[in-house]
Amino acid sequence: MHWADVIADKLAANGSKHRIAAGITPSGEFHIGHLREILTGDIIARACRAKGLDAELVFIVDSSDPLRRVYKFLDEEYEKYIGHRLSLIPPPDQDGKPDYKAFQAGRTYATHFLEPFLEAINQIGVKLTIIDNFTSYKNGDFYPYAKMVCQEPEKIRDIIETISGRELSKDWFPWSPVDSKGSLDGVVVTGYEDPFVFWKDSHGVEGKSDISKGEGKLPWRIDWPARWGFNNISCEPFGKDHGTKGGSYSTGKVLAEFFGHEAPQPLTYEWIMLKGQGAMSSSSGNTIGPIEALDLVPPEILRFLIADTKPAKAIDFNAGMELVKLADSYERQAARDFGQELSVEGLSRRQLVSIEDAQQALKYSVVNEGESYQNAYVTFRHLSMLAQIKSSDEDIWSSLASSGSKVEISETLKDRLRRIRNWIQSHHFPDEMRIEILSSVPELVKSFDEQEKQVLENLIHLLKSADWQKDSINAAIPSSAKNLELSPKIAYRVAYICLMGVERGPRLAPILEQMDKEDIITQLSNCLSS
RNA sequence: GGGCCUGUAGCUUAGUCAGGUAGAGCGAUGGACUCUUAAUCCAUCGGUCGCGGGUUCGAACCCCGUCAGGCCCGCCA
Repeated sequence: MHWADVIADKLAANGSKHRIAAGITPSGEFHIGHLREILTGDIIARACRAKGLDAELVFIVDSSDPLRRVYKFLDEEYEKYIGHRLSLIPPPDQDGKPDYKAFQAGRTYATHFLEPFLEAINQIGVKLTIIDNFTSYKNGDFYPYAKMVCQEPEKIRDIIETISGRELSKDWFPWSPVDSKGSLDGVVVTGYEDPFVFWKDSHGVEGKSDISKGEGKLPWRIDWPARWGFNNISCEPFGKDHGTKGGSYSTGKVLAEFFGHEAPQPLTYEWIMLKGQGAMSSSSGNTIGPIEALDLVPPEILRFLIADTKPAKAIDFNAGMELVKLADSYERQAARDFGQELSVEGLSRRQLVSIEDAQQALKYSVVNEGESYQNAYVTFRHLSMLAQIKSSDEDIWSSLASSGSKVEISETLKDRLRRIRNWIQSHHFPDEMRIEILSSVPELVKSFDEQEKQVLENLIHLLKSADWQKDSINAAIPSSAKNLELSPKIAYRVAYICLMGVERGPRLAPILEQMDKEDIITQLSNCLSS
């Protein structure tokens, strides 16, 4: 069974109404790692709906989290905002300096990073309800829970220390008040009398914080289980950092009981690594943004990456060869005839399961829920080659049509070509996919035997006298071998090695037609005389 | 120190939760198409399922141990 259906079944056993949560702190540029959080939740929600459950995905934006440090992409000026909540500080401008003007116009640090991500999510077909955590604090949604923990701080401390195995400092208190300058850092709690937490800050100032009005926040390990309560969360996927034993889910589960509700159905997922460069991280700049990715890949393929990979499996991704593999694998799956495969007699249980899982993964990859997936009948690899050879889209369509394949020139396909053109122009496009005519003699030429040298000589001769247009070029290549009563195969091999350094390649004639005749003859001659 | 994940064909992997003859893609090799769209089609080759033990009529799968790689245990999806 597909992983999302397994979870959906578990949820179905507990009731028919479900809220699935995703939560992210908008502390910097979002990247496709964050997409796994959202898409995992979205796919579960879709699986639930497919089973007739009433399921909704909510995205809880951790806008009340403080700025932890001055990240690489921020100017030193942000130093003064460390410890301040992300909803209350200005967004960075292009140089990473605080943009006070935008801030006055209502744009915050949190919304600055959130908006483009929401745009990407929308393009990917994810429907969700946004819950701004900072607003929840201000509205007093957290108040009943904050009150409970503030009344019994020792009990809460004991739960966290016992389960996580780490010792909390003696100043620890289950509420972080805002200090006189707006920071949550370095404030010592001196007392509690509902609804006020009394404090003394690092500047020596004393004050009180109203926990019913969000004048501060709960520490993460308490915040999480508390929000499960008033947001009615019944399922939440999270990264492996939270899932580890003694981690925040472990303590959250016990604290949820303390609050009087059940912890949501968990699902721990692995991280997305940037191939060869470790985990993605906004602070190190080691990222591919969702918008950037969508410039290169159609949304259904991005969905497929998550839908087709079991959550426990780490994903090694990049926008080069990994993307080629991913897109081609999607195309191959979409071309399968599942009805026919399932009708085969005597399938083992395993074969059956794998066919069904592949089918489900495709179903969950469709951008608009409920629609059926489209088969483009042409691989990314192939299209990217055509895009390099032909400058006009029309030439590509007629070329595809003349090949007699089942290709339909659909909007999907046009859209795909547009993205592929972006991709070819980007630095992500892998060198090994680039079509390039050589101007130096490649190593492989040395492997030529007498026959091949003869063919090469003949080819040069024929090309010299040919009209420089694709039909005559196209005729010259096989003739160079046929004249010697050899297989045309040899001629193609020779031509590809001399001109591109590889044994096989795309149709040569249209490419050569656009090159200078003399250059080609020179290159071939150099190969012959080497 | 505690914990999690991963290890299956040259490469990428499915299958491990519910034990029942190990599947696929890429690559390779051979062939077809009166010869090439890195195309398509057909066929072939290729696996001591990291290693050792146990449970079982039967183990890639369950249990114990072990090795290797990655990761988590302040924050991070």
